[in-house]
Amino acid sequence: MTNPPEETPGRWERLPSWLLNRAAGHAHRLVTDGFSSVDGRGYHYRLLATLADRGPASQAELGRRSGIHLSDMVATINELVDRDQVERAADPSDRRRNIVSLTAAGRRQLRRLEKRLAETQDHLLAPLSAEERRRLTELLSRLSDHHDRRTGTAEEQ
Amino acid sequence: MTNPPEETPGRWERLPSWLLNRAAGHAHRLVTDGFSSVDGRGYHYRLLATLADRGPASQAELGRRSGIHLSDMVATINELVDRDQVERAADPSDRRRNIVSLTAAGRRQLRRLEKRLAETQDHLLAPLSAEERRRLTELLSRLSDHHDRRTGTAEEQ
DNA sequence: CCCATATCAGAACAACTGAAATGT
DNA sequence: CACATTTCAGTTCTTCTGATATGG
Repeated sequence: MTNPPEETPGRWERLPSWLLNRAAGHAHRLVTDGFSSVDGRGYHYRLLATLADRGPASQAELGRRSGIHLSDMVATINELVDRDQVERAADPSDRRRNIVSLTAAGRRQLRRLEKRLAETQDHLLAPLSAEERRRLTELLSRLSDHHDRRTGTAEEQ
Repeated sequence: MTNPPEETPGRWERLPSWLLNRAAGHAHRLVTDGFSSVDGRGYHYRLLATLADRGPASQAELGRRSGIHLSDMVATINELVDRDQVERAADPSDRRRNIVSLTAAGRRQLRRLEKRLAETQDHLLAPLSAEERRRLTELLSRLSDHHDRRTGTAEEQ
């Protein structure tokens, strides 16, 4: 034991950028653990939710809607097809396209993922009051929106 | 342009965990860009700041102080030695150890990195008022501390 | 000919794991 | 022998780049 009980904190430890990265790390771990407890992951949720909200579409279109990169789309859909949660069908009007759609099992899995995700938000925000949670969400929205607009995160390019 | 101007947002886009990850992504990008504009990176800053604050130490001890993993410590110190910003010297009292210390160039580089980092915080928080910045920092601190204490992030174990 | 689509291989990054060599 | 230190090799995770094949 080389350390005295009192640890000098790094001078970076109260920087907003550092706190943001640490909090996001915790959030990511909690979300990932929650999803994996029902054999899912973040991309599954985003894709299943996109299909439930906006209906079947080609992989390229789903990539645009969900923000999932096209090259990750392939693997994600493969995983969901393996679990019978989505179906790939040829588009008769354009033979380049696969039309991807939800199955009943996919809808059930989406409900499970939603449930886990809601629990996770609650664990994540456990130390904050309802009012503080609202404030945090609002401040983070403003930050994210501001920088999304300057660099383009989704449907610009 | 296949998209109508009005985009339906994903249902996950206002979740705290999502916003946290996006904001952290922006923060990370800004910090990385700022550091790389002076030929540095995050590990350089953490190591140089740790040396400036708490003096020379062995690599293992620096790993404990800075939170940098030991296997990443080696590469980080190599990079700083290449830039003449730190020195490695044998510890006469324990021949397993390298004692790492700051050079004058390392002190200058630390000042440059600090400056960039301060600018970056300002860019990151640009859309928020001073009071909002304080509130955000406070809320993030509470979140991070809470979860750090449950999982152990640095100097436990 | 140019563009869209689907697919695959791999890079970039930060954090981490495992193992080996050396010394206490 | 148990343990600490340094080092190297390699994995994981998400996001992104590039190339290719095919069809519109």
